[in-house]
Amino acid sequence: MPELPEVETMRRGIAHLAGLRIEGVSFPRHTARPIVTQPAPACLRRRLAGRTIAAVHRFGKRVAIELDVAPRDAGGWLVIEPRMTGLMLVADPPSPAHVRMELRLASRRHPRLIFWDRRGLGTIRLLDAASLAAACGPARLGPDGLAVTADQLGGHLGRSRRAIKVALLDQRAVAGIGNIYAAEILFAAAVDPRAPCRRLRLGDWERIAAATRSILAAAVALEGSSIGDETYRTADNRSGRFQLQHRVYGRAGAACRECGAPIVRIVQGQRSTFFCRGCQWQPRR
DNA sequence: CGTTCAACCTGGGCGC
DNA sequence: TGCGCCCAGGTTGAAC
Repeated sequence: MPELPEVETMRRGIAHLAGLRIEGVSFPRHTARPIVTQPAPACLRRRLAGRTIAAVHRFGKRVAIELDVAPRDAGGWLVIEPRMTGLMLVADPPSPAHVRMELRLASRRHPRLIFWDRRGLGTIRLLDAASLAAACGPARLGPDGLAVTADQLGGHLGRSRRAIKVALLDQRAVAGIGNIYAAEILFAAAVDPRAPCRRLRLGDWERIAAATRSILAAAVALEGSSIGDETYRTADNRSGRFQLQHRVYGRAGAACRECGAPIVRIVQGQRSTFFCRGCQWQPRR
């Protein structure tokens, strides 16, 4: 679920909590295996209680809550990675059973912040500045998708033999693109997802970079994509609306809105790729 | 260097 | 109704 637009919407939906003090922390649900936290929940609870939210940031597909200065460096960054089904919520969760962490806040209007995760693949980590730099710095995350340039994309991927669709999911090349937006970006750029990166020319990279910025920005403006029933929700429990703009993702067999040809689904890197054979082209050699 | 596979989890949808 | 499969927005590490 959460790719850059959804995580950015989460960030915006909880940014107003800056300035509030964390009064208590609970980890209510333990199923077969609890989600990954670092450090362990009991220790995390001690280190978070009493601290104040300074600001809320986003690094790629991660939400990073900056805390006030730690008394004895307890780590100043609470980094949450929603993975497939994680949500940051100030509203009631879709189901109480999958609340993984609840921060109780010193505010009557905003009494809590919840991390909810049905599948439980998400992670919660409290990091110091050095660990944050290692986890979210340029070695791990490339330029943000909202601002990536053709030079950056082509420079990083231009000599790769990988298919462009697979390469766009590489977070070191560009941060924030996931399976939905990779498909939508390549449709907007009119590039065949199977095209090897090394075959792409400058004009292709320019269209891909421009489509990356514009598709992600449009999706942020519509608060992300909500597909199916129990799926992505904003922090105050509303649906995103960008799914109404999808041109290829999830539309296998349906007619392309541009040319009428059927959208096809293939598998690349063990994940579904959707594209239109009529509108998306391999570069000519 | 690149690809493939399994693993981590829960739940919806489908065919039989 | 139930069972067994396939599918799902992500990431990581091992094996080849």
